[in-house]
Amino acid sequence: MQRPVSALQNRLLEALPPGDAARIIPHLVAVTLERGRVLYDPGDSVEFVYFPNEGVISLMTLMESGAAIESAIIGPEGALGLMAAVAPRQSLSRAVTQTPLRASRIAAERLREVCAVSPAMRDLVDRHTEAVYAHAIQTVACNALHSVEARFARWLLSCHERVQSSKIALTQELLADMLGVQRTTVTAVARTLQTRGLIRYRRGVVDILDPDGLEAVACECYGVVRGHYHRLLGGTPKRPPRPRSDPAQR
Amino acid sequence: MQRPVSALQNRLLEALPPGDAARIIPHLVAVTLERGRVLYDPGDSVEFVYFPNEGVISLMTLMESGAAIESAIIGPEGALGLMAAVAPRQSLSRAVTQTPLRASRIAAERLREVCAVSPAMRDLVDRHTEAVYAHAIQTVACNALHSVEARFARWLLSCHERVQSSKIALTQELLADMLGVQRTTVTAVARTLQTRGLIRYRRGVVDILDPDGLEAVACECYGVVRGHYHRLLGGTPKRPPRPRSDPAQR
DNA sequence: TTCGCAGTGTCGAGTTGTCGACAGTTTTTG
DNA sequence: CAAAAACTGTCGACAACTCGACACTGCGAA
Repeated sequence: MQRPVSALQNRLLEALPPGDAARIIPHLVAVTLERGRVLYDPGDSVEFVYFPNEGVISLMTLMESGAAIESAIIGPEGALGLMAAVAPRQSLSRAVTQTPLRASRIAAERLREVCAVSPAMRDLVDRHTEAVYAHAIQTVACNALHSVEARFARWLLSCHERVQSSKIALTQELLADMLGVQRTTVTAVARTLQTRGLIRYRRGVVDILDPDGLEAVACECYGVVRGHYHRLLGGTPKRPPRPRSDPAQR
Repeated sequence: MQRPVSALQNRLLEALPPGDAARIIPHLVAVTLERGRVLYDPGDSVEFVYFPNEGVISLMTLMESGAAIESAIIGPEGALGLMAAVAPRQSLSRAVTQTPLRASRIAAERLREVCAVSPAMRDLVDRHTEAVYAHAIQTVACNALHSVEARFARWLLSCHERVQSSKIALTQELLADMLGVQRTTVTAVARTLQTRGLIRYRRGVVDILDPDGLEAVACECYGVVRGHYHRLLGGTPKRPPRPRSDPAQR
């Protein structure tokens, strides 16, 4: 098991005042999850809150047809299930790991105890909720207006900034589901991005070759959502501060 | 000025315990707004909370291009700006009246005083936030998957259940903006719905002739969002609450 | 009344993405 | 090692929607 200090690689936890952090950290448990793990389905009661250290969790709206469309994502800048830190809640989405995930987990019940006594904690939860909401309403417009190519690029960038590597394990089939389009469409788009030298795609692995070039292809939504997170979750600078020299845990 | 008792035509206010209602009602001011009024734009600080008695307010995500896509709507079952009842907030959307609106207005500052002392009030705000969020993530999927015809029908029904009349003042141009499609597409769809006898469209006025028929054309999203509001805002549940199930762990 | 105009109807070329099918290639599994 | 599974590439017919253009029609204002 990892040492609790690793939990602080989560920007939400880093933003907590020391007193609250002290209440939470002892209860954190480090977990490592493989890609594709379903953490919650709609209607599930949220028993645990996950603070990712590295990796991406997709929030997907399930339709009767079985389609699952991504509405927002959770990474090291946020937490999964945080609304349950105020009162018991049911999940509204399917939450599934899109990449291998390192995270710290805590019982929602424990967080509720902290929230009950700490206005700062409570305020952080509210601002996080608002950031996720902002993410969702931007995606509403994105899905209505933007081309598959732009949304594809946006997704890659969002994922890329939440993992260390430039390589992302991802099948075109899965991505097609999340974007709500056909796999053949994804194939075609991936092809053109590859010939332009922006990415390299090989059997379930995308390699981001040119993030800046991708950003030019992506829609404004990428930057807009990023801006909301920065505004609402405290003035953390654009790149995570890197003072601690990563004492090779795990 | 109307008597405050009219405020209770709002289902959110009706759900308040008497003590909290007594703190709020004296500060409510009845307002009547024409259609097309912009109440908030993104970045505006939310000074007033509106509790609609009748009518619809659209929440629209603004894009750089000037496009404005509807992400959720607020009617007599909810409130506009309620997130500001906890702490000062900026609007994330453009909020605009889609129909003539009767509402009760109160300074967000007053509500913050009530929230500070009333857990019930605070809990109501949280559940409302979650209902609006559920609305938004359903719309994400809807915009990705469903035809213009289905979304059109869904919109009409959502609007219809929030106003008294079967007639809705609405130009095709405005609706096209909200759905994020061309006006010519809306014209074509409106035409087919009219020939099928579901609606009657005449110069800026839609008449809902056959709500049940419309519901058959609309996508599942209409019913899903409705269900969330019933569940979260404690309103009249459509079906008896289902027995708790599966502590089974995934 | 007449004019102006907002709102609607329609057309057609063009683009994007759907949908089913199937072939080829790499990885996994027995 | 062989077989199966998973993943990607490609094709073609088709449907949905875009985008620009223009004509028509009530309605309100001068």
